[in-house]
Amino acid sequence: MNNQKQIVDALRKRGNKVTPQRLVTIEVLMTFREQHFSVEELFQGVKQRNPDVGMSTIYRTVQILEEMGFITKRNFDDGFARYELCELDEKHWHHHLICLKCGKVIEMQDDFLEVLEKEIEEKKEFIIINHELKVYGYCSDCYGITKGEQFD
Amino acid sequence: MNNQKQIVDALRKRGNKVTPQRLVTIEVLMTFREQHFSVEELFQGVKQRNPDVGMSTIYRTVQILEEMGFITKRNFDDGFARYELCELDEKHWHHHLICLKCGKVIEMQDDFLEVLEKEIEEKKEFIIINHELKVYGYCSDCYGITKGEQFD
DNA sequence: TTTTCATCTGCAAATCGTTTCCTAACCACA
DNA sequence: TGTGGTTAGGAAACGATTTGCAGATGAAAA
Repeated sequence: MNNQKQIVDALRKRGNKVTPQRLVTIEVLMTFREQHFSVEELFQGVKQRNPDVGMSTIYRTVQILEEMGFITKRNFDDGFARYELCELDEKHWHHHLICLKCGKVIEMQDDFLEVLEKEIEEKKEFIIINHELKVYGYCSDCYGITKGEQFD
Repeated sequence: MNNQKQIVDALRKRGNKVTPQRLVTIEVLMTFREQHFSVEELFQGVKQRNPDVGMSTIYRTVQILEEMGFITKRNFDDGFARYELCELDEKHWHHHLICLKCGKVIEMQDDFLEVLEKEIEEKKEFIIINHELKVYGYCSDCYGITKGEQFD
């Protein structure tokens, strides 16, 4: 679980400056724990606390934080990049169940894929760093609604 | 395994017109079997056979073919949408191993996830239509090269 | 502290893949 | 063959993200 101080220290260690704009950005970031936020959403949150921060500053900060590994880019095909905080104690990334009807994203923790990973590393001569599983379908809410309709 | 005739018939059945431009596009599509092609690449192939076809026509055709389920959109974070032909006899989509160094995409057929799917459908009350697994890491070529380097 | 300088910032402009507008051309069913 | 809705091409619009620039500012050294 990363905290603000940890990120700030890492920034300095990397030779980056810790500016008020970045501090606010990191602050807001912390309130987005467990969420998939877009740069625009982050920008809105930052602007509430400091209206003078520019959009490109947010983009640049997000880029740095991703390089540093504090956030990860996700793509849910909704038109813009989304990010989420990386939790340090997370051994493997969680999976996402994405509803094709309402777009809801349900998270799911599961180490089930470890067996598959071993298989891949052996069979394919591939060193695995990370993986991402997206499961598309219909959530319980939408299944009720669409019952009887044709899904495809 | 879809063939050209199958797509053409489906187009007409859907109320779409079968134009020379679309015929060429589908022809080129067939040569891209097993590949992850971008719209730009498809456009280049089409232009070789008919230089007068416009880019927007390709975009529109691709959109229709995706709606019809003949091709699927993929995202490999290289800046543009990529597509691949859907093989009808494929029960479940294959997975992709993506090399973080050279960007190579290795395909992998595996029904391993069926067990996981059952688990998800029960535990999460979620009707699964499809899934997508991306595994990031280093391919055998790049592992040799990067040996000794720090991966992250 | 003051100096120093590479890093940052905000803004506007540029990018670039993709979509949309518009009008003429065209496919397909009767 | 006629008729009408679909399609084509080209240019312009879009929209998220990136970049160029000139001045401001952290922070390490003096």
